[in-house]
Amino acid sequence: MVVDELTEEAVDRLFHALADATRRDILRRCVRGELSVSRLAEAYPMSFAAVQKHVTVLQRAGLVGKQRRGREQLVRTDPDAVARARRALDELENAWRARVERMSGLLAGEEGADGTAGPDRGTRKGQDR
Amino acid sequence: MVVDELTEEAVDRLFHALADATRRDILRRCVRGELSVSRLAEAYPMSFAAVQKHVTVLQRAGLVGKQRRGREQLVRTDPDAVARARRALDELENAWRARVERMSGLLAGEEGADGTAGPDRGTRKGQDR
DNA sequence: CTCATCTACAACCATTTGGTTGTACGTTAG
DNA sequence: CTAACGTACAACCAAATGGTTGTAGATGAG
Repeated sequence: MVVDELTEEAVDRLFHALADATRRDILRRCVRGELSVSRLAEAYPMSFAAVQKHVTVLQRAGLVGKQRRGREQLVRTDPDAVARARRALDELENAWRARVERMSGLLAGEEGADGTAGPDRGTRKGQDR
Repeated sequence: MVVDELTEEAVDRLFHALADATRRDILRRCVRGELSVSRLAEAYPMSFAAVQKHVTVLQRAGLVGKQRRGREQLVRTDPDAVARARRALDELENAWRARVERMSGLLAGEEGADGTAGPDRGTRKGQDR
């Protein structure tokens, strides 16, 4: 189990990688892990090197991995990638839910609960994953 | 209703806005909508103008809104903000699930798959800017 | 072996980002 | 009214982004 720490920097890289249409498209195409970087590059109106850079960004964000096959480098989207992004959103959401509740708590006179924002996340329902 | 289309550009702005620790922190703080920009600015080791710019980025991404109160401008995180980000992730995920299934479909001889990757969209009152 | 491919990486350039300061404007307090 | 506050916005700057070309190292095909 990936007790993925998800540091702030990791979240930065994650969202930054997702903030580009070309990179999102690469993610869509590489679920099956059958495309080499040069095959991929054929699909976009930019140079091979540019696509290579995009793949590097995705890789450093942990969204794809590469595997050698002969002289090609096959790119594969990490199946858990979206889960990680979703988790980052959950944590944001939890943080602000906790903030609201702490405020309400103060107003209601509750004090037993220390600032423990022990947000048991997962209370999200639509998780069809 | 002009369904809040979530264009590629909108997704770019969304994820780009989320890809910065300061901006994510602003989101966390502004759920209650009680903080003015200058109050906010006190919390960070940067100038007022810098924070102002961050707020603008968040606003253009549809993540926060501003409301005047006297001479202050109160910043409030849009409660549905995370939902929209989550939806962007869902669409990414759906797109590649569809891709996998189309592949499997070909192999299995199934024909039901129509490449429709654009399912129902939640109807968020599309006001932006 | 030789050649064509695929990849990696450096150097370079234009634009954007994230930050600064400075100035101007509207609003509230005295 | 005047002064202080909160905001908006322009001008400027360093660094990062996203793209280019060019060069060089592996690997597979003939």
